[in-house]
Amino acid sequence: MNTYPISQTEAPAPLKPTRIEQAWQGPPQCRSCGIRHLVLFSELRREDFALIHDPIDEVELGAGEKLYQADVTGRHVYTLREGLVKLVRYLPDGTQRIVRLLRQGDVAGLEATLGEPYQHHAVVLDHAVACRIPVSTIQNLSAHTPRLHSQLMQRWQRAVAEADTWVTELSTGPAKQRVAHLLLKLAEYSDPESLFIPSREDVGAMLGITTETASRVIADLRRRGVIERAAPGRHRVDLERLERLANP
Amino acid sequence: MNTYPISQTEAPAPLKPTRIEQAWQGPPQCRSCGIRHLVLFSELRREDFALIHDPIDEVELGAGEKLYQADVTGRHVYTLREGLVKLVRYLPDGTQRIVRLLRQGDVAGLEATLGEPYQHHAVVLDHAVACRIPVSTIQNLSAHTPRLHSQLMQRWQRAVAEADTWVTELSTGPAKQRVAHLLLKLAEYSDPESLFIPSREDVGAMLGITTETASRVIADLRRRGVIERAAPGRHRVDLERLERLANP
DNA sequence: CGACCGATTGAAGGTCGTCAAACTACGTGG
DNA sequence: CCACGTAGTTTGACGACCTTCAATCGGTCG
Repeated sequence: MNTYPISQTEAPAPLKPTRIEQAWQGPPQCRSCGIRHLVLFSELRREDFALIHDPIDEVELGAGEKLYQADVTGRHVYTLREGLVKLVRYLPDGTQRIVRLLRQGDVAGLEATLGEPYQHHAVVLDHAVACRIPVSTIQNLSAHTPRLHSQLMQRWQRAVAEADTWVTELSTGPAKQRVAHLLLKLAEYSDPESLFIPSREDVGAMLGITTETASRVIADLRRRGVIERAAPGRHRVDLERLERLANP
Repeated sequence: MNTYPISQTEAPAPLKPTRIEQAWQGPPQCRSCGIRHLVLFSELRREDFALIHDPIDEVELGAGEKLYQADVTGRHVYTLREGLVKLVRYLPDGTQRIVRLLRQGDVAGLEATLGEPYQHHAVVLDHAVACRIPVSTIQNLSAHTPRLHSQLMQRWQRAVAEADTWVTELSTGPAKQRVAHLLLKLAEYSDPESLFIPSREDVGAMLGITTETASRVIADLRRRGVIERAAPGRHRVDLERLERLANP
């Protein structure tokens, strides 16, 4: 059973394991962001950045650490620069269900901009780097420039679309198909030659199956040569065969 | 197998079975809407309504009829005034999966405001009445008044939240629990004394189980007295016992 | 080296899907 | 008015799949 330490309500300002702390602060760095085309601020113009007053920090987290915690009203939104983050909900019986994954360019905790409490626990799966943007900054920009609106809407739309495929592809059909779909999705997220496959427990929580079933299916895929170990925690996958398994 | 007639790309302007056609047209009617507090325009002020130029029509649909169809780029958003609508996706094998339900006050087809094609088929389950709002109206209002923004964001957030509970409650655990959760959700939507329970096929498509399993579980609930027929298509449900079944 | 954690595997039982048949409700047409 | 047809629901039988409980294996870290 997963028992990630629930310590703070939200990722603290000086984040415990933050290796790069406040490497960025404010406008100028955002404009030269390496993944600008992917992030929330992609459409902003030079003059818009002058509206950013509160600090935007970069935080770096290892596997198992939290970006934020469910049910607390946070004041930050997170843009993922690298890594993989799971959004988790706990069921009344104490088990967890993973509701979505976030990857590079995705935004976590958008609900904070509406004053809503976070709807999930955001836990790092694979080593992650994120920008922590104050909600005040979003609201400030949103009030003074229309260019953020469409980006925000598109983020919401993307979240809904992801949630929908989670239902149709990862929560439907027999376990083998679900695993195949999941691996294909993970392959989109990263390199199919060096794929990160989460723990069997997490795989189970994503697919609504038990850890053992997840293990059995994955072990079977390895025996059949559909996936093979490349490095510790990294795998090579045969996309074509996975496609056939996913959509028979 | 469901084979709803796929005729048009979007609900046609003079909708085939529209009983009340253009009962409303434009600003004045919206302001006196009976469910104003629930709808997208709830925050608008007197002067904002002057910005509505294109007609807002009221459409009335019977069970099985479509609001719109997936994969087409439509020019309308729909606000549900009455009834129940399912959002459907077809799987590669031809079966369908119901991804969400919409009820009074919910908005369907929001993705159209972003120029995106509709992501689902929106099919009426229970007799429905909806307002068809042109995307141009939304964009017009959105460009000239900030009061629509927060409403739009909240709609998106609500859609994500619904999608997430769909995963955690309706796509997780054994069939009995899923059915119990679904009935509780339907009871929120309408009156627990006179509950509409969709066809077994639809129940199956919502829960990711077969029609037969859905039938067996529901028939069993009736035998045990947890639900009972009140009128044709209407049922009374024992909420407390359902709660216990849903969260054992 | 030994403890520990995650992954794997086994065995048994329960749940669910599949295929098929019977039953019910309802509307149609004789 | 009743016979009949149709579509949806229910039920049965059987097998496949999945969960549960438990044991084993493999690697990592003190």
